Amino acid sequence: MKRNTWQREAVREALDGTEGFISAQALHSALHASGSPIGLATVYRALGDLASTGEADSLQSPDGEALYRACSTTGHHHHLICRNCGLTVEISAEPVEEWAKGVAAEHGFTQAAHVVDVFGLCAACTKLQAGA
Amino acid sequence: MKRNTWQREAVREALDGTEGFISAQALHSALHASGSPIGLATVYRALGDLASTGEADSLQSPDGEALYRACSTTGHHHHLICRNCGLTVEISAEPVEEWAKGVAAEHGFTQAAHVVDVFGLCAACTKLQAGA
DNA sequence: CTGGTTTTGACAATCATTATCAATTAGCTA
DNA sequence: TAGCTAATTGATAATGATTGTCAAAACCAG
Repeated sequence: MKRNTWQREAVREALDGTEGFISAQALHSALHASGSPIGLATVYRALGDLASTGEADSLQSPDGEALYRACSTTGHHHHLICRNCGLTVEISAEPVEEWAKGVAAEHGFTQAAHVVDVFGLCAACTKLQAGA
Repeated sequence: MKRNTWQREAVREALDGTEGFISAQALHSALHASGSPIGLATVYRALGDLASTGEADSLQSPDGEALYRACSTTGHHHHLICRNCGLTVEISAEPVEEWAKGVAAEHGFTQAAHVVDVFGLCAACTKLQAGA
């Protein structure tokens, strides 16, 4: 059976109150800083649960950390990243979601996850490079 | 000054000869398996260099490993990868190509490249897991 | 060939994450 | 409300990928 613990609630609320993505470590630090004695392992478990039930999204930062964010109703999206200055723009990718699901099913794959990121030069860096 | 060493060449060739993405660890194993006494740290350094000079692309797998692939301008396609047995299926992604181009343009990005790969469990592994 | 640097590679260190496992606790039931 | 039972917690150890260290080896110019 699945139980409701204050720890899980704390993690959920901390996520809700966070703008954008946050790492498990950072979330744990934030909780500690605000006086919660919650354990690190528990934060990881709670985040994992939230992610697996679809209440949170997760992605991998370029440094290899797992980042999480509260899942708004429309949730899942991807990123457009400037390869020069690192600027990141969030983009929705509904056509891709469906495509990924369809392709996976077509080949008998289940539990499909996908990695979709677009790299390019942002407007500012394009200008800079044109000048240089 | 930048020197040419057989180790760096070995890494570059191993990458070129690899279909799709491969982890640094796997590449090192492959090199060892084919008789090369190259060190692990050197493989990491070489991959990092290749990635920073644009000769290779890198991405984070869902498991948090860094994956690399030779940056081939020819024969663009994507992959459907079984996260259990490693089976890889090549897939075409025309809808995604257009989508990526459109999204990049929409945000003022130029020189858009994209990383699109789908991870899942292939039919065989799905069966195995269901049984276990 | 020789000198001055860069690069290598074995190994230690680091960092995020996961597993372990005894102690605690939520939620049901009477 | 008290008690029972299984899920959950959390301190810590373990894991696994990646990076730092530094003496020895290799590269390249002269």
